[in-house]
Amino acid sequence: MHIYRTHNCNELRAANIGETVKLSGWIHSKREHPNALFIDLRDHYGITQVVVYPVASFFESLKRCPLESVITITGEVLARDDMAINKNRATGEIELRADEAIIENASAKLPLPIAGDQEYPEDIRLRHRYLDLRREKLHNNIILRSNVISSLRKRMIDQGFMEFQTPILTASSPEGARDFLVPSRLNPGQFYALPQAPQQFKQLLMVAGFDKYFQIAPCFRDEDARADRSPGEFYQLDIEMSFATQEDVFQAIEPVMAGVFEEFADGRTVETPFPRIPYKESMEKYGNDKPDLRIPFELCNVSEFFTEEGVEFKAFKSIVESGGMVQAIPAPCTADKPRSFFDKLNKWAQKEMQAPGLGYIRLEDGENGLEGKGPIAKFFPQDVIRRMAAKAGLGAGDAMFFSAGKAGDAYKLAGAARAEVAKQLGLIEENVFKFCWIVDFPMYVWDEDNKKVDFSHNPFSMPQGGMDALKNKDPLDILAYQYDIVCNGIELSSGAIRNHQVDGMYKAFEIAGYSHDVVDKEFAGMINAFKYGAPPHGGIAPGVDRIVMLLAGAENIREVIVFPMNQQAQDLMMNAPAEVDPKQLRELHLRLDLPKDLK
RNA sequence: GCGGGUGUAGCUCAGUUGGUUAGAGCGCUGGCCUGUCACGCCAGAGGCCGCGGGUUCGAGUCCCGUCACUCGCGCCA
Repeated sequence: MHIYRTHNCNELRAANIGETVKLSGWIHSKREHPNALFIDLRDHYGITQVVVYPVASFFESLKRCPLESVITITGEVLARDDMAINKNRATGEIELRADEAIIENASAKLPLPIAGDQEYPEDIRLRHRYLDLRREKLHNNIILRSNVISSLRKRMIDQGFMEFQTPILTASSPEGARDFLVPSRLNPGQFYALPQAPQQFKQLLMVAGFDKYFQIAPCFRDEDARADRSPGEFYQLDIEMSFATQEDVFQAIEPVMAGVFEEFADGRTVETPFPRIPYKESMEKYGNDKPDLRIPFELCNVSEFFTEEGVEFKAFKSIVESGGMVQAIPAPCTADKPRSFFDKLNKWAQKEMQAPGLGYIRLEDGENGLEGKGPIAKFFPQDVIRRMAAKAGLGAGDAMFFSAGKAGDAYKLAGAARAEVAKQLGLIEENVFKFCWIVDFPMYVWDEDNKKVDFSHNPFSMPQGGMDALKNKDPLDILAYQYDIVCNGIELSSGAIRNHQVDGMYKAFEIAGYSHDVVDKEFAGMINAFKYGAPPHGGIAPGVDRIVMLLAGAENIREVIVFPMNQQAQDLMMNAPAEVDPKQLRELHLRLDLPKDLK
């Protein structure tokens, strides 16, 4: 007999009654009775009840053995009396009588309980991640993650994609997020950077003729955390394909995404095909480029009404007159909401969005038809309110909030307010995954801080109209073959058809202020490669952690990462980051120059 | 870097307008209970009320500062 087990803890059934078997696992719970001690023995697979009778020599030691100790039990599989069958458990028809017992490793006092689904402080959970991972919910999330990744791999391989590993120690890139740097011992004063994504490598694989590449790729960006953004590192399903148009990428990837979501939907629906929304339309209707299509209402531009004669709302009027805009955020069916509902949203805008506030008008049936009510309604002639409501598709019993400012600010507040209003009103559709493609991103944006034109997304993207557009159009009017996949308001991936011509690359970078020499230096690998026959190519990179997060229904990305860091990018379990031995610093030719308060 | 929230027993939480000895559940220890499976019953141990100042006759409670965790803003081609 194997020294640890003949079966796992989710294997024994009525058919095994009478067999002598061995199980190993953790003590999940204990119930002590005068005639018997019951132990729920748990492993990765499930739970089996062990019964220990007082005649056993080890009765006392098992009785005192703490929860979460690892034990090995040998004994006979017994049938349970009809009355004692536990129908909630796969192994509930039987139990294992302990004839021999070994305590493999007794547990110390637990910093957090394993059984049950109570919530616990995250720092304790992270410090003792190995314990938290024993708990059912997290354990299942991680199993789901593994299954999702297998499924993604299979779907890609079935389509003829090949998986390659790309370097982790690579060169810093001047674009994008802050890099993580690694000092070079052999090259004093020089640094590697961890890849923010294998962007250039995957394009070089296309130049190398591999045609279809994918990788479950680790990506490193030194940026601050969010609920849906793990600090430091995350994984992408990185994809690139040669001789592909934007449409080819969509045809290849949409079935992978829809398929994997359907596979693990567990009763939730996935709507296909994914609607395609131009970036500009998304900003206008949803206030951002990651719309949550589960929300059943859209924003409405009402700027035109604020300059009409008779409208006395000076603050917004002057904003519109100086080139700004006003977005209306519908709040349907709010007739029965108390004043506090509106106050609360106003406070939310001030606190969370650091906005001046969120004005609103309530719409009611009055003597002469639709009437506007609320603190700012008096600044508007009633016919303006009626026309404004009509444009926003609202009627009696509804309300509308207003977001005003420069286009960017107005959209931003309106988009966030749309989500907040929907949340407060319980109007977000449940049990559905609503995807969309966002297409036609602008190639460039105006960088107000540095007073220059900058890339809006990926500098390697192909501008729509190609070289002609780069040469002859206003850079801010050029669109790119650049696209995102969004699901339920979460940006899942972004991708693009790449600019594969050397001249086009130089020109595109020149517009963003990068000289020929700088491009040669910073993007040496790629620009050189493109001189030797680069195929047209494009790709995309869905975020694996976010896919799993959506499928797991997790509120927080750390719930789907095995060993995550906290918001301050610290690994509380491994104590990283940490100071290092001075000898290590000397080898790397580094000397510390810490801020005063840390010296 | 900035703003919000939280911090009371190993864990989850309650704690009134500032007023006796800071409570409950889970867990732990001991005892009881004829088969439990969220077992039940009795008893017990366990508290720098995050930390430091202040106001007050008196602070878990009010004020200031600080730390930790978290959510958001900035950041994220």
